[in-house]
Amino acid sequence: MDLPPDAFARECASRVVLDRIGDRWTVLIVVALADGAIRFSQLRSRIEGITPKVLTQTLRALERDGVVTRTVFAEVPPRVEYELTELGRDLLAPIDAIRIWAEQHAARIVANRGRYDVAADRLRARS
Amino acid sequence: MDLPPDAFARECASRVVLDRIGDRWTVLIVVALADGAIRFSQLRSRIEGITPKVLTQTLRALERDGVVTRTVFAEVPPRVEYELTELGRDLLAPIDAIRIWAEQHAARIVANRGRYDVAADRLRARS
DNA sequence: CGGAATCCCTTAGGATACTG
DNA sequence: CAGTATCCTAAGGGATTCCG
Repeated sequence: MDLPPDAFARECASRVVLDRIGDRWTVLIVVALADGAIRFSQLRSRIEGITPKVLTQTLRALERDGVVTRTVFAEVPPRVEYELTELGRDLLAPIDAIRIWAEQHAARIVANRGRYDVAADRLRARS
Repeated sequence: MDLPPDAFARECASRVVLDRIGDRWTVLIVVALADGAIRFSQLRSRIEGITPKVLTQTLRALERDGVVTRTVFAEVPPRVEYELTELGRDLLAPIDAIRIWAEQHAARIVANRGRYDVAADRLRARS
């Protein structure tokens, strides 16, 4: 199977990889790692609303993919740091572009939603 | 509330918008719309594995956000076309960058996963 | 053709509590 | 500090059928 990669194809590897982006926390975590190594609890407090369990899960998946590294320091109290690999840094650029897009257009999108919902309500009222 | 937008903040609008990206199909749909207007059934066949229900759902959400337009032609048989708005085209660039990243690095990531799983198995066997 | 309507089920992920 | 361990439900999404 040396076909050109096609994310639209169900079984294509790139599709499998895309599924990882399509999770609620990956984008935020990768962006949070943009500035270099960071500890578990720092991540946790930076990303509002994430629970330790889900943070661990997502970090493990990212580590498995080779996007982040996990380094345990034999100290007490324990310290664990996460850092983007080169692969992860390659991913950072497009992901951060999305974050920026979201922040730039958020207000407009929320407004769009409001207008859409009002219009939908009107339609329903007429039927 | 005119704070700078911060995707890490739970209640920030940009976080809400990011949640839309964090769904399995949005990325593929937006990419599929890259080349201009396209019909429902074309989308459906282009994106392997999506069911009509989910395609409709996701398209409606995108329409609500003002990312795509939906145009119904009064013909028989009916024809409905979807197209990116300007907002959608702005989103396309970063999203497509992610698709390209995925296609470029898919093989490596799959290999990483394999290695990780083997290592994890070894660790479990020792305990 | 382009959906809407149902039914159903897996599972991501939230809350909470505990541990090396 | 950096996680596990449980428990649990909200909902994303699949399969199927029907409609204008």
